[in-house]
Amino acid sequence: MKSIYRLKKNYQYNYVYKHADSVADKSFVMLYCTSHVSPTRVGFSVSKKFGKAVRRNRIRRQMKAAVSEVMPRVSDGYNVVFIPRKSEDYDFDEIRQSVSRLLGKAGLL
RNA sequence: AGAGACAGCCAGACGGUUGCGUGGGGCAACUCACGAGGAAAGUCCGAGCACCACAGAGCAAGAGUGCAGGCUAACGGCCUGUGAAGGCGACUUCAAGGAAAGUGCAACAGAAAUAUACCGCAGUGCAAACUGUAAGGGUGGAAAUGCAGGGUAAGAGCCUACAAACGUUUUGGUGACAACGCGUUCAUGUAAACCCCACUCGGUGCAAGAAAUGAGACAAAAUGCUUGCUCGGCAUCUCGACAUAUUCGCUUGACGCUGUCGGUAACGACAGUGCUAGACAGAUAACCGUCCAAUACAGAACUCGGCUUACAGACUGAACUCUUACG
RNA sequence: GGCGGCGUAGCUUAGUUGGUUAUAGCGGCCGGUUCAUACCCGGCAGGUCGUUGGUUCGAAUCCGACCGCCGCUA
Repeated sequence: MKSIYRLKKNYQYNYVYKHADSVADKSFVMLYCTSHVSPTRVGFSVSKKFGKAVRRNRIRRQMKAAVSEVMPRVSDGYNVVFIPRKSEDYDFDEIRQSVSRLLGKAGLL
């Protein structure tokens, strides 16, 4: 995933948290809002309750891989944040399905 | 054969497709190289580096260390020894200075807790009691060193042998200390209670700090320089808040590997050889195949040396100890 | 990344210059009072003092190592 498609700054995350609509299923919460910058940017937030650094990194990397697969089909002009909500291990297929379902539900595909 | 003890190493490998970070090449498309750990962790110590003056002087306060010798840039680390404790043994463990410098504390029990005589024992006495004593009883973590013999009215290091503790001559050892001899029995424990002695320690930390851009406010005297006081010194236009998140610091270092030599060892010297992450919302992933007994603990954030803690499984070495069997 | 603090009964806590059996309130249970309920009165239970080693005759308390939680620092 190229760096222009990523959310970078703390204030960007805070903006999304304040102004976003949300959709969710039992695996993820997805926050999204419109942006004046043209390409859609995506961020990930994995809190400490999911475990130690190795486990959190693994969840984040799997999410990034799943999102970058669908990225070419996503429409421009949004900021998006994904937050996991399950405490058990994730299966990659499950993440992939979840991600496209949530993006579809929000109308970004 | 079984059960142990010691030292050390590894931490999945190879291949394919699609992706990520850094660097090089290229106008570009693209391509090449490299890309987490033994603990990267906890942040318990020691340093480098940066700023405060070049890190200073004195007094106080505070903190740490505590057998000896050595190693190291340094250390609270490591090595080799000493002593003590544990183990049949190989071997392991230990915050291991000072209690005759002083102060404090020692509940309950017990006659008595730093001091003593309750029951006893012996003598005197009709008795009450007085005197001597510390064997025996009982309390306690701790009660005038233990035990045997002599001795005695009964007893007692009062005397003797063996042991214990302390002091000390000589000898050995760089030293901690050890051995032998002599003397003494000097009334407990606690210093991870205060304290004493010896030694060490200036503070803050890469969000250190340096450079750059944009837009401001205030205004001439004290302020700042990160434990207190005194002294000394330095900076002077100053200030705090805001935005940018750009560049440097940022990875070649008390570095790794191999060999030879010195040393019991930690380690050192010399020679050769190698370059091995450097991000800034933060790079290792996704999907497969083969091998395998199996993949544990776990993810760099300025850098090193240690310590501590977590950890599946596999392997190696010297042939070290004990038990059993056979020869 | 750096620094500091706190863990005691179901909840909130006292005890933290070592000493006998660890304190109180709320809550819980039992009994009394009332025709009945509440208030009220009396009693009872409930604790590996976060875990684990050490110092000491003796540790919630002193020391070390871990675990968890909270806060400060841009």
